[in-house]
Amino acid sequence: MNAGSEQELVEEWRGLLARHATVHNALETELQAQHNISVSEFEALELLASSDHGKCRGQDLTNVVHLSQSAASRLVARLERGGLVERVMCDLDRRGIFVVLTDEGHQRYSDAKPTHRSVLARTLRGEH
Amino acid sequence: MNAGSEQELVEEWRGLLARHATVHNALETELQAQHNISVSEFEALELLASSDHGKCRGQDLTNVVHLSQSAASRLVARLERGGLVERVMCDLDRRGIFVVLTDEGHQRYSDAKPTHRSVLARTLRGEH
DNA sequence: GAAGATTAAATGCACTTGCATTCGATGCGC
DNA sequence: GCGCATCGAATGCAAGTGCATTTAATCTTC
Repeated sequence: MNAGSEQELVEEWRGLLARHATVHNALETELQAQHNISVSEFEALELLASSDHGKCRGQDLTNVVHLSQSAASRLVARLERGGLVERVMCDLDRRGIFVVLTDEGHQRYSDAKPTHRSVLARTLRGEH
Repeated sequence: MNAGSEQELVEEWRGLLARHATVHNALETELQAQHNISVSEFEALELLASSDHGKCRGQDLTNVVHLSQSAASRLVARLERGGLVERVMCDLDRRGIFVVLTDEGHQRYSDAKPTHRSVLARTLRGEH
């Protein structure tokens, strides 16, 4: 399906762009206003919250947030500065780190989650 | 359709994010490497190329590029610096401006278009 | 027609981003 | 075990972004 004449491809891409912008902007605005976290930060917290012991490798985080490695590194730094996360050395491979959710981080995620879901429900309606 | 339990909504959003990132990154990389323009710049050129006389209001541009007003203003400034576009005063409403495509701008758009389409064809395949 | 509200665009500023590089730690070949 | 490629993460830096504000023009109300 979705074979795609050139025109169809372009229209699909424009739809994707518009949809992405709508949802992303709404999420950014509400998460920022109500919980003081960005979309990327929320994504990171969500990964951690769903991980065993609220802990994951730096790389796993990079893979999830759709950011460059350096941006992901700084994202972790911000979260750490905000007390939502801690970096701990990884003994098995001492190049790497574990990022672990703090209690406060878990709390903030739990608080933000309903907001996140409600924005999705509001903005992600209709045809795909 | 697409009623959406919470879980379904989240999955749809993640799919949208992933899809957007894939296509956007590929477009950015190839347009930059082969034609030295960004995705936003291409979008602006495309709007202009499809407009009457290759000319449109600053605002129309802002609406299309999914950027803030200030970012759109600077986008036009970059395009102008690069010689792809010119800003001309709008006599009917002298607050506003017209952005007009130069010959070189039209050429660059024509050159970049096949690249753009081919990236879409390559990356926008499969389920929506 | 003048005063105040509104609009289009530009700009100062702080922050985020990606690229390239760096630094240390692992792994591999020999 | 030694050197060299590779890998995970952090960082310097230039560039792009959004927010808030500014400037100038237009519209509204009286």
